Amino acid sequence: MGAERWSSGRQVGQPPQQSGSNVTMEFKPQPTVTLAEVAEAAGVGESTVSRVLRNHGSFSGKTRERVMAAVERLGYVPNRIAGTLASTGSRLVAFVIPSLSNIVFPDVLRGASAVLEENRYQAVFSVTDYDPGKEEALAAAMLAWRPAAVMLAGCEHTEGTVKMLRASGCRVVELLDLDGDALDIAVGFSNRAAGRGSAAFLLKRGYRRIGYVGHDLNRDTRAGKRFSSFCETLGAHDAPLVAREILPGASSVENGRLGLERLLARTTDLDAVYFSNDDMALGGYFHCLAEGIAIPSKLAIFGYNGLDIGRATPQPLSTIRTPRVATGQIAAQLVVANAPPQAVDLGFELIEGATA
Amino acid sequence: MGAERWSSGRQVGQPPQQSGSNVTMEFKPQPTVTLAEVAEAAGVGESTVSRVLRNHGSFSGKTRERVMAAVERLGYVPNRIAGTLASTGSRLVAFVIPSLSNIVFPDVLRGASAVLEENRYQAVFSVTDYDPGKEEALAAAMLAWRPAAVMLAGCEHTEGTVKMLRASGCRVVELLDLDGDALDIAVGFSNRAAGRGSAAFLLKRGYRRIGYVGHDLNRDTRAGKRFSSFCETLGAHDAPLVAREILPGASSVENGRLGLERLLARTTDLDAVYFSNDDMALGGYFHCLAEGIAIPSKLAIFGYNGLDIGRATPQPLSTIRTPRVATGQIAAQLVVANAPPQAVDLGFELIEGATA
DNA sequence: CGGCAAATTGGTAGCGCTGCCAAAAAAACC
DNA sequence: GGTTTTTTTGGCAGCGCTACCAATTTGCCG
Repeated sequence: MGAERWSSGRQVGQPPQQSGSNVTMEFKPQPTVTLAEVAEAAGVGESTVSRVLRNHGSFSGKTRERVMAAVERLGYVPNRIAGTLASTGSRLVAFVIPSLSNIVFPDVLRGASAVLEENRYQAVFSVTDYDPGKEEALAAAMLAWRPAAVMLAGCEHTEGTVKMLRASGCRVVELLDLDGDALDIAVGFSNRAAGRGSAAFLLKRGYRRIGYVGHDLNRDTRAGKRFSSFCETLGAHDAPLVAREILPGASSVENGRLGLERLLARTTDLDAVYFSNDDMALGGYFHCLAEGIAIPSKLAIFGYNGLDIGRATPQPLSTIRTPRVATGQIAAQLVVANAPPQAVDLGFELIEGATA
Repeated sequence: MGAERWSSGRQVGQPPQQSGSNVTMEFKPQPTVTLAEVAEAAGVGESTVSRVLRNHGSFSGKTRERVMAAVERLGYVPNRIAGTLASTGSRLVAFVIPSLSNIVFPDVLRGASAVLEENRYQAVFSVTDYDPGKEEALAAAMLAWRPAAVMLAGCEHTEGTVKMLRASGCRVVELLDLDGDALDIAVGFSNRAAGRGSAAFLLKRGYRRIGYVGHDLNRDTRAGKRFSSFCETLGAHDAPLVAREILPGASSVENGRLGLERLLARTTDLDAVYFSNDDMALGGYFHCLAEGIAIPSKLAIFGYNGLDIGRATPQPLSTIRTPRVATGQIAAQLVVANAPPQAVDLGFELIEGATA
């Protein structure tokens, strides 16, 4: 396996002139058209233009046409910055998420953004890298935009973050974790229940010597909750966890593969392994395929998340499917509707699959 | 394979009172602290507070302390809406992307957001679903926020979109496609070169009866460019494409599997298949594993994107690795630096792998 | 056609902040 | 000590829009 680098021939950092035939020189800040100019052009008052554009209040059909014609003619684009400042309440929704590599969060954003766009809200986001301190700083930065709502992952936050959010007066939505007290709205499911359910399933299937392969749990508290509940359930059924392998860094296929390899190297008689995530589990699955370890007869594999790819492998992955897109959708709907504080449990689904 | 639904026991849509012990009633719009109040509290003028907070202009150390103390005491959070309106140029960067399911875009966002956050810019996004009309509408909505830059995928846009962007006076960055004229800045690589490179590689390896499995190309114009250049190159070497299977809908593992199954059902003697994407290719790979089709001796598989998972499969996937995160990073850096118009070619890397 | 209610419209005061300018204070100099 | 510089400060006019209110027009009825 080798690698070869290609580039289409154009240079990096070439001078502007070479970059295409129709480069416009956009260094002069173009004179932006304002609402006042539209009003003047249409021969009506400013407030009339504002009313027509927002379709709010009353105006005659004739006026409407005149205004729209002027808007068209001048290429007017309303300035929402000014609009938001003048009115009360922005139509911004701020997402402060731990990561974009973990498919969970793009999925949540996807669900949310569809709903938000329909309702003419704007999504703003920033990425914390699972760092609570960074979460606090980024949340503060987001609040400066006076969003209608702030959406965060989980319900563990620094004191400062909580205080700030409480004081902000904007809606707060905590996503994907119901195991804790919610500040305002919470949408998701119980990670503890997911951990318990996974353990119960493996036990029901008759596995007794169970191991675990996971990624850095200090940062991903939700994975930590699943793991600890998983272990408790095993313990309660006299089949305590036999071994574990925790890898530094993020959840990934490569880490799953490596983790299982290491775990098996030092533990001989495991009959099942629980992974912190589906990508880790897939790594484990590939390891078994490559090493000729029969699944599930010789070793069972169980994941978490219910990625699509796990359904297309030769043996479908046994896992728990989480309602990621729905979490985003519901969260957005509640915000748009300005719903009262509440916790919404969307549950999860255990996929039996064929690997456990 | 079965499924079972779980929920942790809490109800959906339960009344607010039950949703936690420390629910705050946030229906009274809290009186927000303003800069004027901070000034009053600190016993200085408004502009002094503004200067201290932005660390801009000059002020004495003593004043600085007084202001910061007042800020702390009142819990002041600056209002960027007002700040942006008053000053020139926002620190917003707008992303108008086709999808969040296709990992490409979260990767680009990831690269960009890291750079933007360092420079105190805010990322705003919306999702077009590969619909040019929606792109136009969403781009218009974004321009209303007067962003410092708009980032779009590819260089094919409606006339209206182009006109609007040109007139907006804000920076425009076109991502992931260099095969066309750029409006302003373009960052990415040549999809045509990628298609050609893939074909050349397969030909060099000695494959002559080559097929294609792809997703809906009308929507994903970049995949379409790769495909047409791929075909041209094959044709130029007297080994024209033998068969193709195009599946409606998005690129996915399941579609890849299904597509290869169908292709093989009606074409007997293929020796290699090019897939529109790595996830499609992985689907094909899994199909072969499940059906006992030897790879690459009986059938070679070649993908596109260089997903991490393709490196952890029993046989690493032969594919082209694209600089997705770097595209986002560079794009953001150019915007932050207010660089002149240019096209930046980041190239791509051909991963030989073991499936072709 | 007068008279009153309803539908339209325009004027204007902010929204909270920044940028400019001039005033005041401090520092430097002869 | 009296200037001249330099640094630090406050005042205030907008940024572009919306919300409120008052003025105007229109519609409708007897």
